Amino acid sequence: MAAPPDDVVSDPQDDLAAAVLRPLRAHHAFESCVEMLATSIRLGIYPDGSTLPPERELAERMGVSRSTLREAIGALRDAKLLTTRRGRGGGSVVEFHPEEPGASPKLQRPREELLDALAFRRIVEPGAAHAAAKRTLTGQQAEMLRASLERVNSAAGKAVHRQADAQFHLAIASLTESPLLIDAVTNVQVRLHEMLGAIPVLDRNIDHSRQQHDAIAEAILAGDAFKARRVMESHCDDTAALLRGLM
Amino acid sequence: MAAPPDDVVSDPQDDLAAAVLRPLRAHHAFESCVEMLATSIRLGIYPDGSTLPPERELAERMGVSRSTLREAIGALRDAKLLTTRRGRGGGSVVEFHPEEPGASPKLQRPREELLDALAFRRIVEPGAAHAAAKRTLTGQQAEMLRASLERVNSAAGKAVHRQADAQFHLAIASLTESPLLIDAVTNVQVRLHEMLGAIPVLDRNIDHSRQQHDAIAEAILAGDAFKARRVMESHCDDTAALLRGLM
DNA sequence: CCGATAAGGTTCGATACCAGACCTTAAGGC
DNA sequence: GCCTTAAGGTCTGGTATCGAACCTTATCGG
Repeated sequence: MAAPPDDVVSDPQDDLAAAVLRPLRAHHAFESCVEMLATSIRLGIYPDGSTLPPERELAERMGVSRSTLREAIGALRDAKLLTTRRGRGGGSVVEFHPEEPGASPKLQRPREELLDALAFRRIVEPGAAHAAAKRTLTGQQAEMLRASLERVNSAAGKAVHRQADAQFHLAIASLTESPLLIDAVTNVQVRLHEMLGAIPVLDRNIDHSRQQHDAIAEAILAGDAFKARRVMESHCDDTAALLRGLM
Repeated sequence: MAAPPDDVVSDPQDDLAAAVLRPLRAHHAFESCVEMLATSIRLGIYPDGSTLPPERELAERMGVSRSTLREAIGALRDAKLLTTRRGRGGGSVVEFHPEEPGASPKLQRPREELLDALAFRRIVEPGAAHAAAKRTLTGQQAEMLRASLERVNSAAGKAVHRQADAQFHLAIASLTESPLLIDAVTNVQVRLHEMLGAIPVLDRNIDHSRQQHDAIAEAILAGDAFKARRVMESHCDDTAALLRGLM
């Protein structure tokens, strides 16, 4: 506004403007593309040894031209995250072992952004659990949830467990079939996955979280929306406490 | 191989991929720019007669080049939403009267997207109310909330009320100081505002909603997080019921 | 009345991205 | 063993956007 230095602090109206006029166009499409693919691989959505979808399909899904997508894939190839073979039956094959011993990659986002993600998660994930439990699930959906749970519980190794954990939470969100909610949970899980990779997690924490996962899945399958939400809230609180303490 | 032809229907893994590999790059920057500014004006964040921030500042806030921003402003000028004056003290002056009699603009988004927004809102806005109530508000924040409430209650005319309503909800979100949450509420309110503009709202509905607003603000100011959440949930449910019935 | 200043208006080259056509390689099917 | 097909690889022209400098207009202060 005419912003004379009259106010000591900001005009409330300005705050609203800042809220609505958020920045669009996240950096370059190329970079976001690399990040998105790398995330998918690290989350184990495309596990080691699997083949990515064909370039033309990926490009369309990500709303990006094939040239841009190819540059991104090239970058991942340079980063040794995948290899590419030509010809029919070819494609980009993932080469990523989530073993990384004490790698402890540095946090790449500012701490406050991560704390924000934890607070936001505390709202959306319990909401997702609640919504998922209220739906009547198809057999296939129930099956997917059980499979996700099974994968978390049988995960050997912390890195693998971390992947399976993220996928379990994404699975719950996808049960709601709400694009906005799925998007919110995805965002949050990406940041969470990064945070969990940067701190030491004890076996005791994992056991505790497994019990909570069991209870959450059970409540969702039983259609007990309130219980699903309550347990998910505890689960988020516990993880957040762990992270806030160790970051 | 991750993709053996065993799937009769879609592989659950595919659903997760679809979740993480969401489309980036919302169409053209120019269009999003026009939409964002038009929304700000229609929401009354820049009320009739006020001047927009200088182009250079706006461009930076929206993460867009000045040329693109100027094209957007030009489009709004063509749409008679503002006029522009040159020279010092000049700028783009909003010319928008939220009176529009029975205009009832058509819904521009697919119905299912709007229903999704209602479902998502039912999760994030109660969460925002809860989080806002848990915070210790500064005097200025409390003041802003009271002012927003006052503006809703004193709004003359339905269109003006609709603006003030959106701003009240945005104000609550901004109290949380959580960027992710603010963003979520903003998204939801934009869609909601559009929906409410497309249906006839009765005075009775407005009265009812005013009572709920009072209760919400009171609970937040009193620090009663659970009550704030409960009332906001009812509020969202009631609005959603109204909309689902009339759309 | 006149300079400083704060705005909008204009121009231009660089570049990221897109859309599509086309080429090359390697499996599979007949 | 050929032909189809499903993949990746390459090329090209077009366009949106950026960015940064520069011009023009109008107000304000002395």
